[in-house]
Amino acid sequence: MGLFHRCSRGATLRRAATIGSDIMTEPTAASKIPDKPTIDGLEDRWSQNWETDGVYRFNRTATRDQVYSIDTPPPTASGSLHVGHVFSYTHTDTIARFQRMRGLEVFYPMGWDDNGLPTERRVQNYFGVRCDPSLPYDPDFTPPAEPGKQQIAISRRNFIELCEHLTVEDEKVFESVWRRLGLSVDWSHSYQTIDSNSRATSQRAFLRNLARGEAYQSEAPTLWDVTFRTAVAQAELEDRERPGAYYQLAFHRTDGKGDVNIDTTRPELLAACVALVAHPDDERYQELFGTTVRTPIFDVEVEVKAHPLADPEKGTGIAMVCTFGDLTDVTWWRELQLETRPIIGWDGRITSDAPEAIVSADGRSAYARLSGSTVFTAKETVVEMLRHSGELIGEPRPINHQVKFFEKGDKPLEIVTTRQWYLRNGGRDGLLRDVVLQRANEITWHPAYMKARYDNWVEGLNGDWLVSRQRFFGVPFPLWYRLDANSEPLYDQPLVPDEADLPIDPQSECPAGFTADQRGAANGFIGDPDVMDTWATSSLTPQIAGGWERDNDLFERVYPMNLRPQGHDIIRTWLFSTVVRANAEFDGVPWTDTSISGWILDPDRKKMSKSKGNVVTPMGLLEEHGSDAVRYWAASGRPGTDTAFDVQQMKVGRRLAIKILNASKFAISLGATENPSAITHPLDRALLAQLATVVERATTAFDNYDYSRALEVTETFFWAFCDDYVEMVKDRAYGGQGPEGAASAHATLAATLSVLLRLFAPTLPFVTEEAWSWWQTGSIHRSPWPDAPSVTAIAADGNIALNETTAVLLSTIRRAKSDAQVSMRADVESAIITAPATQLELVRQVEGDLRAVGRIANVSYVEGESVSAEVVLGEQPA
RNA sequence: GGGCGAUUGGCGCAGUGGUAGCGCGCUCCGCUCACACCGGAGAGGUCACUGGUUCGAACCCAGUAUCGCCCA
Repeated sequence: MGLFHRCSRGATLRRAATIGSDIMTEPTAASKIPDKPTIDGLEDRWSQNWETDGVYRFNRTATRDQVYSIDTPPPTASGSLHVGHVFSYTHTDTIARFQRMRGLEVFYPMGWDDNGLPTERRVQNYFGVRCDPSLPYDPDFTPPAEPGKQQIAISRRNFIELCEHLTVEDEKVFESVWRRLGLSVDWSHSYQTIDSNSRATSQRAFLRNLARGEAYQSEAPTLWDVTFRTAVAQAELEDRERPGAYYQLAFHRTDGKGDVNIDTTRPELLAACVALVAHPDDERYQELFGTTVRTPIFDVEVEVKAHPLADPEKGTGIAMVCTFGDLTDVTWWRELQLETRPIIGWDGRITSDAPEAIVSADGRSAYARLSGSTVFTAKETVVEMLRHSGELIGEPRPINHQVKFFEKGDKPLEIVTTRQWYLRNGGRDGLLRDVVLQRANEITWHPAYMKARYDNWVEGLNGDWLVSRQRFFGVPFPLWYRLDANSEPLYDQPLVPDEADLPIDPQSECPAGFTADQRGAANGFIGDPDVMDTWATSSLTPQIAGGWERDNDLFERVYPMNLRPQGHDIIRTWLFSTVVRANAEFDGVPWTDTSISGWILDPDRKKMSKSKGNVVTPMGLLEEHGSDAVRYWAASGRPGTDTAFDVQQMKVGRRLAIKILNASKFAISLGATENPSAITHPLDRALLAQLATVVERATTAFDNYDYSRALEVTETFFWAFCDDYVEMVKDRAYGGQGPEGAASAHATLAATLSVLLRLFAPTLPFVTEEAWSWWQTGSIHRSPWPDAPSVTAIAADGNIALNETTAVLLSTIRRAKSDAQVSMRADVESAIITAPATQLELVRQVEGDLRAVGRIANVSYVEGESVSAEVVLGEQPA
């Protein structure tokens, strides 16, 4: 069934309506509605139609003030979509659909985050390969059909090709899930965080940072993951509790006055010891400050220093400083200007060369025993040597302590001194920090309290943003370094490409003025070997999707964007870094609003996780319950609130979706006809008056990004409409009370159904589109959002209180029948209705509807304080 | 240790000063000509705890407990 058919039939229908003919005599309209409406199959049919008709295509002639732009989170392509994605992306889609219906041109792109470690890992596992950058490119390489036990070593370029190949496949699967879910994305605006535009954008932004002095390199102690062999940024850290032990070591005073005992959890770093340190106010060590001691085993002379970070309560109150055991060591090293004696290499093993400070033969042979071993083995060896020499005091005392890990790693981080690139983010500069804090106030947060996470994070920054990573699959730094006559790189004079040439790969391309054969040669050049932190690229998603410096015409229509939807777990990373980059480049915020969604919890109130065996695949869920049903569940979760995974809610959503189809069918079959001037009956006007308040509340809710409230108020009204109004109006709509009453009913049914379908449309796009197509033209998703004042206008003098009153009377009549255990169709002999005078007058006017729905023979009225009824049932057939 | 959030009938939730609500589930009833993936009726809660403010507190304030998340 194509669009043109729908259009032409719809047009016929509407023409028929305006000349006032009875819709029931219009055979074409009736034939469009299935006898048994079903929600099954709607997803495929409508998502195809939407694509064909371009319903969600961004109209780029719209100017910025006519646009609503969304900085969609690009899901990690190498993972799998899970229920949490369905949940939060539905939230955003309801907002997108609402804004579109309000008449804004919605810019709603989709990206795939296929840049970085997760993709590397997936490719390794999927193909059974590993990257060895020293290998040459093999153009004929094809991965084995099944990954073998031994990983095959391949070149970096081969590895990257596999990454690109696999992510494209993954992304197709993702897109089909999103289409099935009904996201109103414009698929012609999609991007990958590793595609050439993203790489160019990322490199361009970096070069601009560099030119402005916001990017700088530094040779400094860096948190280092020995498994991945890469530097790690503050935002990627997490503390984990690990068992450890305090070892007490004897240092020997050089003044011959005995030993100084210190406690340490890392005896394996003894060879890297550069000082002892105690608190300046610590009475016990006053006389030691400024003196020297000799280290056990290695026999190196180190000074005893005072520093306030030494904790008198911890162990003996005096600690050894090593380069480097933890971040406190780094602080002491820097502030006390200590020597550097690193002993841990990039692979996490003890380096082969002993620090020069170790000069004694015993010391050097002790070091030789450690050389090449892991920190774990080195610890055992050192402890054994200490025992042997009698310099271990007492026994180790086991403890549990917090150890820093890379969030994706499984070995404790070490600290290694390396040359790295940093971006200024306020971590070292109070002025910039204040600016970045202020930016958060220029963004409206939904919910508002989520801003506290941002503030806390920024206030707790302890350094600039480390952006270089020693990995393979990522955006390379667009830099080369000149080599001097000895082939040593001159890092302080990086060679940069022309922006017009971006993206570039410094490993395969040459800087201007050089030739390929000068790579690595004396007086030649080398490319920067590192790639950027994935957040360095992700922090530019508004620029990437919006076409910054690629399509400036587009960029001016969509930037700064309206909305950044995202999870609360990545406020410190994605949200923060995006603000930092926009502040640097544009001196402004990247969006006006941000909506923070919650987690999906499993029934045990724990975060949903695969390891718990409760994985539910999104596609399976959508197929089982129907997309609208799943969306209903998602939209029931309040903004920012963690929500339980609840199949029950999906079943409720499914029933609602089916009910909407049935109610629409019935309303149309009753003769729903758009004809506002025919609405004269008090019951109809009262219904519409109430509907106007529903429109008002739903609109306000959506304006405040509260999709769940909007759904709730709509749904509540819808059930009352079905159960009370439609039941009461049946007789009149069938013509039981004359043509004028029927026309009023028909017009009211049409007006109400039209509004209700549109109110539901953002949440339940499939059923509403289906029902809409039965009697309207065009897509409901491009039809105007209902307007409360115009509903109020057709409600005229409608009295909302009448709805309350009739609801009470209906309930009373039904209760009488229910108590008597008879059918709702049972006859009522008489009903005596009591109500205040003002209501009584209204009730009299709807008596016809009441008698019909209740099958009441005689109605009489009594004036009273509150609304009630005395019901006498008629004779029941045996 | 700091921050944020939550605590309301069996379950999931709404309710920011005026006599406790919704949905699911449960019980009973009704095959009513849109829908049995339906309709009707009903049972079920001292709103985590302790103080305080107030004529009046689920709601405001202080504190406690438990749970969750984030950060040290």
